[in-house]
Amino acid sequence: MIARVLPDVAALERVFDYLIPEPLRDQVRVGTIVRIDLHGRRVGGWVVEVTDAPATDRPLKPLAKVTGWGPAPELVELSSWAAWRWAGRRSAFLRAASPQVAVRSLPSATGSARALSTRSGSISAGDSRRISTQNGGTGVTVVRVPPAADVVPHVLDGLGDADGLVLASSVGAAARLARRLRDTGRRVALMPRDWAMAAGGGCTVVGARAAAWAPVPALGAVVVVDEHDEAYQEERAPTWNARDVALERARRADAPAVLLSPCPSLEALEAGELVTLRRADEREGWPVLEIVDRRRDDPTRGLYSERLVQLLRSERRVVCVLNRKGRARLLACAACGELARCEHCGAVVAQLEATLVCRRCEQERPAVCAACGSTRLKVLRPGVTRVQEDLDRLAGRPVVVGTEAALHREEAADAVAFLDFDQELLAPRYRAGEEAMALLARAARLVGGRDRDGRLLVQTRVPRHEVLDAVVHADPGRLAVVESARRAALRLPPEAAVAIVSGEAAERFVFAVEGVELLGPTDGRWMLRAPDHATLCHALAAVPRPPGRLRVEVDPLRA
DNA sequence: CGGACAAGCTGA
DNA sequence: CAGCTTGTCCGG
Repeated sequence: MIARVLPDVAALERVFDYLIPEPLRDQVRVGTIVRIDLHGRRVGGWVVEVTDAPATDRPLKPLAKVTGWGPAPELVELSSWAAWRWAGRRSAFLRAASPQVAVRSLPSATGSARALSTRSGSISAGDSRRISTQNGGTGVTVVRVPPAADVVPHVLDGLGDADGLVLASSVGAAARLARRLRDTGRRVALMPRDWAMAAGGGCTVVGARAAAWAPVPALGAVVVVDEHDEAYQEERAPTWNARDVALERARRADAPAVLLSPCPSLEALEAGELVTLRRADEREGWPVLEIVDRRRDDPTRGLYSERLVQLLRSERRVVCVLNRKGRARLLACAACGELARCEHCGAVVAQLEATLVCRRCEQERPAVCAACGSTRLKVLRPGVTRVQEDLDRLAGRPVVVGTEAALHREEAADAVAFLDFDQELLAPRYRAGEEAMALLARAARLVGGRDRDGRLLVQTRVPRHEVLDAVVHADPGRLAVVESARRAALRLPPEAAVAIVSGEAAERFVFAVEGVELLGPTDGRWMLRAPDHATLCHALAAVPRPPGRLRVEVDPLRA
């Protein structure tokens, strides 16, 4: 018998045949992780096929060693699909589907999740208004769960009695969710720690992005919590998305998939049938949004509206958010009025700590006016550090001020105030609206819903923006309608499938791709656009990789 | 990727 | 021409 092995060697997308030594025969199957002698060195790899017909006439070497269990055959197959879908290497996906340490044996499943599961936490059928008729069958359901509502009943509902895969948007969220699910009596494997347990079967498998590749022997359900979260997308190429991998797994296993989100992505709405809660229930799950219209405010008040200061002086625990790091993003000399710019390249400099740092070339210099030598610089655009000092003074007590990372760091608050929300609403990124919505949902989770008197405050000059309108009405559908039409008009995802190609070999590569639209280059990046993923991915796959650095981002978060 | 080997460059 | 760098090829 012969093992066809894909080596775990970057830039080597070929399989090689090896003899399976007799004593190893019962340990080697599709997915098994092995070590092989290749071209004078010993490397790891995956068995991707077991055959008796070698693909070469040359004498075969034997496998050097069996390392242990690897991805199940269906995940080996899925890795080929993912390599096509995100124009990447199979090994990148097989690595994600492999245990972090060698697994020599699998624990036997001590009863299935089914036997141990209880349905006590499940929501009753009447709680949600099903727009579609599907229930428990196969297919994709998108459930819009408001931010302050508990997702666990919806997760249990999505899992039913099956062994399922549950994805959460961060490692911490996955660990918390695993604990909650264990409390309901289910047997739960938390990835990546419990890889072997998951592979043994009979449990619910929970994890973050990489867990989309977790072993689930009898996959009966897939649930993705906070499906809109950009953390599900791998930033490095191949830029695969865990939600999309999970959906494809569900489709192949003929298992139902449930996507949960307070603000479903347009991609999710396209993939499945939307289910919403009763209007009153969804409304309860969003906090009150207070819009501070700054269009007529005195510009000298800067970021500090009367209403903000009033809120900070109240007894409420307020978290202020400003996505500008450091002390100042723009400064001018207090003596001569000259803008603080880089002596090297002329771009504006920011003040992160003591020194001035160029935002383009990262050159550093002391905080002194280059024109007149004055050390007095005034802040035209403050960053969080400076705002913190100002607000402490205005509030007469310490105030929590941070970038959006503060929303992940803080446990709870009575109110979240976005000091300059226009920066989010009007960001020059095609997903800015959805990202701003996700930010408000995140903040909403911190402060709770109307029942807890949670409050969001945004300072803006676009008070009628559809994102704000959607949150005011606790109806994310209002944004989806507008956003969907805009994407269609601009032919951006999910209306079209696009890929961004960059790197020294980009030009050679994009001109070899046929049958798709080519735009650019902008800043050395090209955009390839096609009506759908099938067209785009087939076109990309038809072109051999030229030598040199090449980065292909399919479904870029920033186009 | 990284080892093997060939071709090119340098200095005595 | 030894000793080194750089480039190209290829793996079972």
